[in-house]
This record gives sequence, structure tokens and C-alpha cells, in this order.
Amino acid sequence: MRIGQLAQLVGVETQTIRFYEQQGLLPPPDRQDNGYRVYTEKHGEGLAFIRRCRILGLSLAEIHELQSYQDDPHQPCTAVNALLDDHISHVRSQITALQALEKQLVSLRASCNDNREVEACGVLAGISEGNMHQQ
Amino acid sequence: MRIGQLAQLVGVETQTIRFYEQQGLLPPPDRQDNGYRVYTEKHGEGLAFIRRCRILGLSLAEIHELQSYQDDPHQPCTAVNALLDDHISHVRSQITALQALEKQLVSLRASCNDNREVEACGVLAGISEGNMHQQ
DNA sequence: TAAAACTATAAAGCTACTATAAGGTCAATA
DNA sequence: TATTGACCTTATAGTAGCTTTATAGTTTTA
Repeated sequence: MRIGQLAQLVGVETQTIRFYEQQGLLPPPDRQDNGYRVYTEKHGEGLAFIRRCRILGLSLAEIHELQSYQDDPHQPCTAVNALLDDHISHVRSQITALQALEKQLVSLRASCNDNREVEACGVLAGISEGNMHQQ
Repeated sequence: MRIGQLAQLVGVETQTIRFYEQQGLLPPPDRQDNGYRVYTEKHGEGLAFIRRCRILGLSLAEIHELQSYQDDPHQPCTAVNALLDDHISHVRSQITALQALEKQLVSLRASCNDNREVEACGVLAGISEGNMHQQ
């Protein structure tokens, strides 16, 4: 299987596959005589794992960490769970921050309507004067 | 006022001020004979405006856009409000996406406990097998 | 046979800074 | 006077996770 086929199979771009290889997330595949990469099913699984982790918002470093655990199958999986717990609390704090931001933006938006000149715009005034009561 | 004082006043690093100047967000200040930048109160206000916009999550491009509106004070401020509305819906969709992600992560986490070997880890299995029922 | 489609590498671009390097300026001190 | 320390200057590289571009070689198709 060549890189284009693998890319289509998993739904990524070929450059992304080369990038993951360069980053040490995908093992370097064998090469044909012409230098073309040849992939196996294992590579497909590895790539799919990476993509699912990315969809879950894990960083490449965290993915690397997970892979290192997989190389040690008889260790307890405490660290895996801890990694996920950390990530969950990270996501939760992002949500909290964005919700606070939304409130702020909505209240800023409420200070204006479309029938004004820029000079009298409540939004711009609100930003300029720092009426940004954050809590 | 020199760059260090301005930086301290607004609470940014001096490099950030130079960066904003280079990006066209802050007007180039006058220079002393020795080449040192000299800032006025206007610059302070401009910099504070930029920082407040950044706290609101606006990109430098959006800030640039807002500044261009400020240069035309007698235009209607429709575009300003539209920019904010767009940003609010952007923030809201981020929140929605993160909430869905959180659910996914929590359910994944629930599929394991700390008393297993990596080989039998419910989290790793969940990712590997793609049990990632997204809705 | 020639063009289209695929592969390769290397390097730059994206965002919004932050950090580092190498040096010039200025006031106070030894 | 020499030097130390704090400040300023520019230019360049690094961060994350790719994407884009440039340039070139290979294979497949028309």
C-alpha cells in the first residue's frame, strides 16, 4: 500500500502522514526501489489511532506518551487514565473560560445597536473604556 | 515615555509592543536621537485597546478591522456589530464542540479503572477500536 | 509519446507571540 | 575613568500541527 492509498483510507493528506513519520509518531515504512513508501495494515491502525487521539484533542506529545505505554503492555494502566483525567479537566477549564467570555461578549454586544455611527458605537466604546467587568 | 514604561503600564512585554508595531496594529512612534522609541498617551490607549480585544479572543486581523472602522467615525457601526456577532457565534460553536468532546472523553474514561494492565486498558481499547460514537 | 497523476525532499507559511543573540546607550558607582 | 547594570536596538528562531509551495523524479493512462 502506497502513501496515497493509506491517506485515502484514513482520511488524511499524504503530507500529514510524512509529518507524523518525521515526528516519530508513525514508524518509518519500508521503501520500494524507487524510494516510495510501502505501508502495511499495522501502519493503518497506527495512523487511525493517531487521528482518533487528535479528534479527542490530545496533543502529539500526549499521543507519543500513550504509544510508549502501549509498548509496555504489562504495566498497570494508571498513567493512561491519569493522562485522560488531565485532559478532561483541561477541556473543562476551557469550557468554563469560554462561557465566561461568551457572557462578556454578549453584554458588550447588548450595549449597541446598528443605528449608530462608529463614533457612538457602544461596542467600541465598551472595549476602549475597558468596561470589561470580568469575574 | 519609553517602551519599557509603556510595557509596564499596560502589562505586556516590550517585544510584544514591537511586534504589534511591526504588524501594523500600533503606529510607529517617534524616535529619540539614539533610536529609542518615544510613546505618547495615544499609544497607550491604542495598546490597551489591542490588549482588551485580545482578552475578548479577537484575532489580530479582527482588531485591524476594528481599527479601520475607527478611522471612519461617521460610518454606521453595523460592521462592528456584525464582527462581534460572528465572534460570539464562533465562541458558542467552540463551547458546543468542547462539550461534546467532554462527554466523549468522560464515557471513554468510564470504560476503565486503574487496576488493569495496559494490554487490557479500556481507554486505549476504546481509542484503538474507534468506539467513539460521536453525534 | 506525452500528459496526468503519483511520489520524493526541503523549505516556507500560518497565529501570536516568546526567546535568544549580539550589540548600542545611559546613569550611577568604584 | 572604567565599569557595572539596566535599558534600548535589530534580527532571527522557536512554539503546535499541520498546510503550502517549489522542485524534481516515477508511474500510469490516453
